[in-house]
Amino acid sequence: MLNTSGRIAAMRKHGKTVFCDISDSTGRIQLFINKKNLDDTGWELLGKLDLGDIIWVSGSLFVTRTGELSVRVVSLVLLVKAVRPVPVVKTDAEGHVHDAVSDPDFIYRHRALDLMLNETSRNRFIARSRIITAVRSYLDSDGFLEVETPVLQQIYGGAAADPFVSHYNSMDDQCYLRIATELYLKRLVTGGIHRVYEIGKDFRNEGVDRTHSPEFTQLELYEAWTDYEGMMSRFESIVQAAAQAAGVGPVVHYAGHDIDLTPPFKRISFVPALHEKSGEKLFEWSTERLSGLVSSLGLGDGINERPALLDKLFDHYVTPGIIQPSFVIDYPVELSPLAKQKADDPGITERFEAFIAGLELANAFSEQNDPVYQRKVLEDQAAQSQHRKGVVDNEFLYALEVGMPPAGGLGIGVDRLVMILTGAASIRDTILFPYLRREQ
RNA sequence: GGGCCGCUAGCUCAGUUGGCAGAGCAUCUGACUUUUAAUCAGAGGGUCGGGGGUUCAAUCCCCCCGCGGCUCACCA
Repeated sequence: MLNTSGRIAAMRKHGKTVFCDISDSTGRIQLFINKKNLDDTGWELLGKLDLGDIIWVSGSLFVTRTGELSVRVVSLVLLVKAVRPVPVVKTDAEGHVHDAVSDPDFIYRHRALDLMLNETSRNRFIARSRIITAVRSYLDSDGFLEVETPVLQQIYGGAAADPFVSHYNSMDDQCYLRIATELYLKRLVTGGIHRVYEIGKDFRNEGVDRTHSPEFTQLELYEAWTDYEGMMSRFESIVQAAAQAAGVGPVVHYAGHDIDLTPPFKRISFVPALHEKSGEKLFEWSTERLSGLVSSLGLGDGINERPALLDKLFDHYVTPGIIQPSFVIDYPVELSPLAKQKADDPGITERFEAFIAGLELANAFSEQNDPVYQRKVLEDQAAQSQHRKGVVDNEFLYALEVGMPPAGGLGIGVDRLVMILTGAASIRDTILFPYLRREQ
């Protein structure tokens, strides 16, 4: 005799015999319900049950003549009535799913139904959780300390993005939701936490598309006594651990490509790749000429900042073709204000961005720890900024001035990693409750 | 923000050169004691995203709006 409960997923009535499938997070089992095994109350209740109702049953296990493990029900209790109709999804003998709830608007707004009915979605979020657990486990076992830094910040930084602005009533103070954790985590490296990481939400006040969400989960890690080469190894290891946790790899199929996650990943040098793919020596062009090209390619008008132009052209010519896991290295210094320059070429930084399937998954560099140089870069940047004229994070610079050990830093877009590993076409499919416009 | 596409029953979708709104599943009634997309017979179910316009007549054509998707722009 056993007791179990679950949500009614299917019901096949045959007069005085009824087959009913119930499911919970541990699985699905068939109930064999026969009038002769139930009292009248139970039998009467059975007639009123709908798909989606949650019931409790007791009975004995047996195998039907078609070989299916079932519960011969002797007692039946309604635990929860589904007062709103639950859509019916059926899977036929060939495994084809019929009437799957697929309207994206419906799925994002009614995630409860999506998870209840769509196995793909349910499995994706389970995989996401396991991926994050595996990444934590990898870092923890290698001596990294997980920390939490402020989400509410008086000075935001660590990335070039517009913030969400808020207001703290009690102190009558304007504050911002963080756009990155970088500048706080580096203070911890100075403080002697030489292996440190945070997994958390960053918020960027920008448009939404297939690969961007206004709130997204980022892993940032910092490690003293290493550099961007060390971060490449970390990235490769993290991808390995994540893929294993997701139950995929070493080759994953994504967006029509077979992607081999086996390290080492390819390295692509920024300027040569840009020159090769564009067929022009763009890096030697004047800013005015670059601006004209960007404009004529329809990539944006009126842009006259050299870093932005180069970045845009790189994204246009090179990025889409990077399918296999690759590190783009040797970024021009103008694109990388927080990165350390190469000893033998101050125009190039010790930095990489990691790409898979044309998606930017990570950004990393040997951290700039020269306080004089860093202050100059940030102050110059602040002087040019329209929104934050003259605002510099002096506490961050103070930490550099005290002396930050040489360190590598790595930021990984967790949602995008989950996309690749779970075959999600949109970042929204990896976020349980993506931001949607209000319903009228 | 621009362009394109979509919005019809609880779910998935048809549909009409503009003429009473359709199917499958779900729901309700009935039949059926080993089924598994159960089957069979019958029934109910709609502001055709919202508003305006054209028309004898609009779910369909036109305009405005809403929501969503793709895409471009924005995006260290």
